[in-house]
Amino acid sequence: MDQVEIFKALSNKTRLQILNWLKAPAENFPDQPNADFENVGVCVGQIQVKAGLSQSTISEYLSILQRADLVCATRVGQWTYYKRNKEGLAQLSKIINSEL
Amino acid sequence: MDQVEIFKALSNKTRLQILNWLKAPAENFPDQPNADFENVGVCVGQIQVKAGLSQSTISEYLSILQRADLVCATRVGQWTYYKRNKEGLAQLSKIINSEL
DNA sequence: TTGGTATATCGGGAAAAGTCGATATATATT
DNA sequence: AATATATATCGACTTTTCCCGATATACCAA
Repeated sequence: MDQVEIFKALSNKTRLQILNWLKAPAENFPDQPNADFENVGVCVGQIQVKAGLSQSTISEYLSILQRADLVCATRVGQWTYYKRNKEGLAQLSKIINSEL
Repeated sequence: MDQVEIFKALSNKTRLQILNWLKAPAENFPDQPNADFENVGVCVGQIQVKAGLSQSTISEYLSILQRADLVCATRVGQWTYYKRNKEGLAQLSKIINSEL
């Protein structure tokens, strides 16, 4: 993964906030029905409402985070759930500590 | 310091490269005369030549990195020397590990 | 198969970033 | 004071990002 793309993905207040929310999904998304935060994460609609931006914007933002390996997606029926990508985040930490 | 500004500063191939070069100034800037890499760092001109972009662009890039607390500047005579800002980089590492 | 809901993609207008050459400023030398 | 060098700032143009509404696609239920 291109390092620049990772940092671009993080260069936006809302996207940073989403990643932060996904650290504690149960607290940040108490309204999600049938929540399976561990396995799949949080669905797009819940994130969209909390972020207060349009559906298309949040969908786009999530795919930017996904392309940067910062979150991963699971489709279940008509919902797409997103959660943190621990490997990608560990990789990022490694970059910071060893290359910068 | 605004987190978004830090990540924006890192969202550029040349700026990432500069930070990486400054990890090992003696190896990356062997031509700098009267080098005092430990105390002051590397001067703008050396970085500019190595990066291959215009003087104004590199000056601007260094100030973006400085505003993000990723490097610090020392003026000595007509030269400005830049080196890594260890505190800022440690702060960044902390953000990644605790908030994302 | 028709309709409803969730998400993704497309097209676009406004704002920001990338990058340059020209110019200004600060310092050093003569 | 005049000139030379290093760096910073300015103005402009191009490319990218932000964010939206509209539309398409995928899936579900009746």
